[in-house]
Amino acid sequence: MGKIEENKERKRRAIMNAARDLFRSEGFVLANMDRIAAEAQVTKQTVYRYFPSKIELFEATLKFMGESSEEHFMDHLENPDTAEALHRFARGFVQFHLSEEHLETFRLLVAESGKAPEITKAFFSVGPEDTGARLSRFFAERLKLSAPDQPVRLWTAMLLALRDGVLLGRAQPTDREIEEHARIATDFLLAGISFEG
Amino acid sequence: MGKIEENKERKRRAIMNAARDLFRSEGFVLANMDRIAAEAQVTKQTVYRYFPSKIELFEATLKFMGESSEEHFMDHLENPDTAEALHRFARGFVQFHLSEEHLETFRLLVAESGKAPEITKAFFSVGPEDTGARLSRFFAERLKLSAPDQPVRLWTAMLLALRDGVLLGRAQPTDREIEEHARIATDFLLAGISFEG
DNA sequence: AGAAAATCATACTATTGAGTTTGATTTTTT
DNA sequence: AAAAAATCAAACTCAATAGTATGATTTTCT
Repeated sequence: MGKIEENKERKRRAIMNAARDLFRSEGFVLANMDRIAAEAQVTKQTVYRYFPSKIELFEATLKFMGESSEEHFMDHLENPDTAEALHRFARGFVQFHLSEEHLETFRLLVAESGKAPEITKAFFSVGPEDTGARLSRFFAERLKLSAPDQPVRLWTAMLLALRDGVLLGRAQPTDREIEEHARIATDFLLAGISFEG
Repeated sequence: MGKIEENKERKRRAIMNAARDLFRSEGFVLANMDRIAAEAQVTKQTVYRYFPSKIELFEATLKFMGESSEEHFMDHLENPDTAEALHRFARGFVQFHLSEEHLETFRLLVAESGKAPEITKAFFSVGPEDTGARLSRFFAERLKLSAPDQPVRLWTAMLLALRDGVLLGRAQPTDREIEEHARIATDFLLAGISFEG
C-alpha cells in the first residue's frame, strides 16, 4: 500500500475525530463545517473531497464512534466470583453511562433520532447493542436462569436510574453515590432472583 | 379587567402554544420565529412584543409546558386496593413516558440541557418533580416502608426500561407489551420488598 | 525529472433566519 | 368621536453557514 492510501486513511480519521468532538459538543445543526475543517487541520475543500455533505459526514462519524467506543466494564464478567463479577460490572456500567463522553453522545443520538430514526442504526450496527446479549449469557450460565432476558433488562434499567437526573441538568453524582447505587440495585436483583452469594 | 388585558393573555397563550408544538417537533435551533408567528396566527412583530427574543420565548414556553402538563396516572394511587393501585399506576406511568408528546418533550430537554442546564429548571419548577415525593409517601403509608425513597427510585427506573429503545429509534412497544412490562417490574418490586398482595 | 493526484488558501454564491423598521389598520378606552 | 394602545403587512438588515470555484503549491508515484 502506497503512501497516498495511508495518508487518505489518516486524513479521514482526523476529519472524523474533529467531527465527533464538534457534533458531540454542539449537536448536528450547530456544528459547523469550517470549524470541523480547522480542528482537523485540513481545508474545507478536503473535507468535501472525503465526505460529500454534512449529513454524510455525520453518519460516517456516528458509525466511527460506535466502532471506536471504549467500554471496559464488560471485562468484569470474566471474574470467577459471580457476585463480585456482578458488582464490579454494575459499578463500571454506571460509571460509563454517567461519563461526560457517553452523556454527550447520548444527547446527540436522542436529539437526532427524533427526526431521523435510521441514523442511530449506524451507531448501533457495531456498538453496544450486544451488552444485553452478553449479560443474558452470563445470567444463564452463572445464575442458572432459564429466562435471563427479563432480569437483565430490569437490572440495567435500575442501574441507569441516576442518569435521567444528570441528563436533565442535575449535578453529577459522586463516586461514592455511584458505588452505593450500583450495589443497592445489584443486591435488589440478587434478592429478586433468590441468589445466595 | 379590561378587554385589552384579556386579549393579551389569549395572545400570549396562543403564541406559547404554537411555540411549544414547534420547539417539540423541531428542537430549539430549527424551530423558526416566522413559522411560530404564522401558527399562532399573529405577526412576528407581535411575537416580539410579548417575548424579546427566541431564547426568552423558549424559556417561557418550557415553564408553560411544565405547568400545563396533564398526567393522570397519579390518580391511581388513591385506589384502596394497594396492589391494584401499584399496577394501575405502573401502567399509566409507562404509557405516559412512552407517549409521543412526552418523548418529544424529553428529547428537547435532553438536547438543550446539555448547553444550558439551568433551562430545565424552568420546566421542573412546577412540573413532575414531585412524582417521586408522592410515591414515597404512598410507599411509606401503604407498604409501611421506613425508607421508601430507594425502592421508589428502583421501581420507576425499571418501569422506564423500555424508553431508551424508543428514544433511540426502536419501534414503539404495543399496549400489550407495555402492560406486561409494567406488571413484571411491579411484581419484581413487590417480591423485593416482601409484600403479600 | 516530470506527470498525476491531493491539498491548500481564499474568495464566492445562495439561503436561511433572528431581529428591526415603517406606516397603515384595527381595537379598546374615555 | 377622538385619543391611545395593539396589531398587521411587508420589506429590510445582518450574520451565519453549507457548499462551490479557482488557481497556486505540495506530495507521491513511475
